Amino acid sequence: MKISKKTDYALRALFTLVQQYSQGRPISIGQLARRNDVPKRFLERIMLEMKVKGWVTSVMGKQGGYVLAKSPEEITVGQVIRHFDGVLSPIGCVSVHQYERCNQEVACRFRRLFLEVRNHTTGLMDAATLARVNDGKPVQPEEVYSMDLIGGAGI
Amino acid sequence: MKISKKTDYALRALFTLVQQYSQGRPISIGQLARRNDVPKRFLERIMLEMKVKGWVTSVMGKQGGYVLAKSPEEITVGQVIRHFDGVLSPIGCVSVHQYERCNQEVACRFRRLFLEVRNHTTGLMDAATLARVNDGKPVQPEEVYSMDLIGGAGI
DNA sequence: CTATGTACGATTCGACAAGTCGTATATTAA
DNA sequence: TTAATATACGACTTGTCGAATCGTACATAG
Ligand code: SF4
Ligand code: SF4
Repeated sequence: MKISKKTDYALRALFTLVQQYSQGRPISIGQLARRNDVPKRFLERIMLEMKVKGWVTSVMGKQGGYVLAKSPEEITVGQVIRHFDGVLSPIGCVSVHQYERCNQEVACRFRRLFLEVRNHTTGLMDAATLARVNDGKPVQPEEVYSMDLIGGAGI
Repeated sequence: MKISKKTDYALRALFTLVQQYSQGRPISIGQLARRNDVPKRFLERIMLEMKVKGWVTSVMGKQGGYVLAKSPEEITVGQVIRHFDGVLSPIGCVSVHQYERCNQEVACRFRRLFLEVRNHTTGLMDAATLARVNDGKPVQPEEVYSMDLIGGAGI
């Protein structure tokens, strides 16, 4: 499951809105774009999609902008990824929403591996509400490399 | 991390070779293609890449074909995916082999989520030798849906 | 010496990610 | 009232990549 820029940008904007949530004042597209390093016109598209989804609302006119439409506990990262990137499964034969049949299924040995990945990933993503994730700490540089010294393989 | 057809085809062929490994006789491209439902000319390309990688060897001439070049314990699914699809990370900022810097890293809240996915995925994939995976059972139809009844979200 | 195989560069074809543009419309401060 | 500041939204561009196909050269067992 590859995360597209679009999804990444959407999440950046959402978390900015979460952090502004208590304050109640809307943030303009311009501000969102600048603070998160996203092309403004592109972000416009993205916010529009999220508005249709009911995650944000917009306030028009001067002093207008965007506000989170739901409480941060009600939106999960999984929902966002699923909307923009379509699917969390690494391959069609273990997907529910976009299942693709494969005639090798009955004999396939490695399908189980993908199923395990999918189960773990969805578990994590669907438990990740904006509220919970926002309370976590940013990743420290060393953490990125931690696994690789063990496996020797990397990434 | 999306699994491409190419990777999937490569794995199908490899596991066929694993199952033939004890026998020592080569299998022709034609047979591999038919048994695994892969376009023949396309598989040709793929086998060639795997030969360069040292995973398989080819025997030319009549009665020729392909044989596994290493023992099934020495090849992991992780290696195969990494070769054909480049990367196991869901996003560049948590990748080691193809790290892409992002200027939001120091403040980013959801990066940790992707790091966790990456860690679990690589752990699984790098522990999955062809031998070990080949000894597992195929997935039963119900298993695909198991998670979704809990999370309510699917995939 | 030919049937049956692999070797390999070149090429096609379509889909999709990422981003841009132009213009219409809404709201409010001055 | 109107200028300034917003969002709304369809159309368009551009590049990359997955997936696959072709043509032809070469190897060797029988
Ligand atoms: S070969 Fe196995 S993993 Fe690949 S699509 Fe078919 S069932 Fe799924
Ligand atoms: S915004 Fe966060 S998750 Fe996205 S690329 Fe930057 S650091 Fe990684």
